[in-house]
Amino acid sequence: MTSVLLIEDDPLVRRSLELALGRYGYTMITAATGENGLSRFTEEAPDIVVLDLMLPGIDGFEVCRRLRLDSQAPIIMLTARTDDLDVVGGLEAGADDYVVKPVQPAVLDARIRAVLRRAVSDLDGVRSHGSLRIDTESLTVTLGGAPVPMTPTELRLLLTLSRSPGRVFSRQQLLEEVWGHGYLGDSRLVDNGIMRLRAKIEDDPAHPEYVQTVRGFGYRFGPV
Amino acid sequence: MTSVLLIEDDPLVRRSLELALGRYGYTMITAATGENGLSRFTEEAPDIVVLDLMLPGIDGFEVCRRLRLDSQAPIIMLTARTDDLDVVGGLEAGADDYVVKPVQPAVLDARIRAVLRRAVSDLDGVRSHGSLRIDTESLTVTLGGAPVPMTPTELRLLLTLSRSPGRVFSRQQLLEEVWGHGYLGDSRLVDNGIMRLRAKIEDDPAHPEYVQTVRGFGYRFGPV
DNA sequence: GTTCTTTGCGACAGGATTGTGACACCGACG
DNA sequence: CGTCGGTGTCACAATCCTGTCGCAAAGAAC
Repeated sequence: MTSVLLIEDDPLVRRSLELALGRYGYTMITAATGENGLSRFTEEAPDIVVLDLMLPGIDGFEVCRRLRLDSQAPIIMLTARTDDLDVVGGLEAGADDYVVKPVQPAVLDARIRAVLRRAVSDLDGVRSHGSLRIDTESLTVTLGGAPVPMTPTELRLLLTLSRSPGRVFSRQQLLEEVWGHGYLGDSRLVDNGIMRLRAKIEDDPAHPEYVQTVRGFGYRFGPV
Repeated sequence: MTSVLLIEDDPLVRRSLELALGRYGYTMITAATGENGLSRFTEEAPDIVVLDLMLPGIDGFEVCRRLRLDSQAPIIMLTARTDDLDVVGGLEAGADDYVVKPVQPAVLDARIRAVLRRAVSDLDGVRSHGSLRIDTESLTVTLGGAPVPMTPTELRLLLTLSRSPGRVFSRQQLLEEVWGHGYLGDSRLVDNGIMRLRAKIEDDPAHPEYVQTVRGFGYRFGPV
């Protein structure tokens, strides 16, 4: 049984989502404020959090950030506007997905399943993105079923990037995490590593599908 | 119905995991101290033990060791940090898996299933991979029907690797699990052990079928 | 369009990692 | 006491990887 913590201040929305998701078989825990949500979270250890952006007191972004401080639990943001900034901010704050209000329960259910599936497949040590499959236990990478031989650095790079799909890593961060030592000058080293990685997993390295360049900042794994 | 003995001193964590795992359909037995845990274990004979590392009185390692004295029940360690030392120590003490706190119930559920699955597959005592056959009860190895004489170290190495086919073991892990003592310098020892093992079970040691090298990381048993 | 910055990519030499043989040590056993 | 199988250590070569340089290409700024 999957438990969902719903943090939403509007009593009407809260109640209706509680009932609807309950009908989908989720165990519902609700909170009307960010503070209450955070404390319910530590008490109940839910499997997933559905979080409204607009909250009295500490807002959704902040709640998201605090949850992320000591938990990897999946978070789905509820946002009222179609404002892209909210979405970006939400994902930046550590949300795994977002849904625009008003939301149909069936949509939310689908998103919850999708996010949980992703989280669980991470547990089994397998990360799938398109036709790329990364097994973190056997340290094997397959592309459309065909195994891709990887060198240690390429593999560490891919593992690091794919651990947080969508997140932008600066060259400095990648140097720290993949190469380990505090390199000073040569961030071209990272570019080179990325290139070698792309050569192996990208069909068309000029238009990479998995490892994106974020000019001026660094690199990012996965779509948008 | 699967019964889980949860040994955890923090009342909040204990209670929340008890509720959450209960929702997953496990019968929960809880204990707040190592002593209590040990006695509950003999009383209730749970299918699996989830054990916090930090306990007042006798700590998790010690509890683990005592459980192992007269039981093969799977043990999952809860450890607060990503501290590798804890992990190694835990596995050394006989734990089957470890999970880092704070833990999502879904994660713990997945681990419990995985460990139980493994435990069941260990029961039959025979592991077959291609023409290689490992009998974990009589401790005999046959290759295409012909018995292969193994030295103790080679056998421990093969048993350790084949217990988790596909998983990559670092040299350090193999030193801990196979050689047991905390060797400092020579990881070439592992390479040598692998070589000797390969010489016995591989047709063409230059292109091994069973024991693969994962450059930069370690070794792995079984097909890619 | 021009210029400047940033990134992609090939090449290469030095270096790290691993496979393998040789050898000494050690305990078991006769 | 001598032998012998098993094991830990060392040395060395082969192989594969990696860091760096240089230049081309692409993108951003103006």
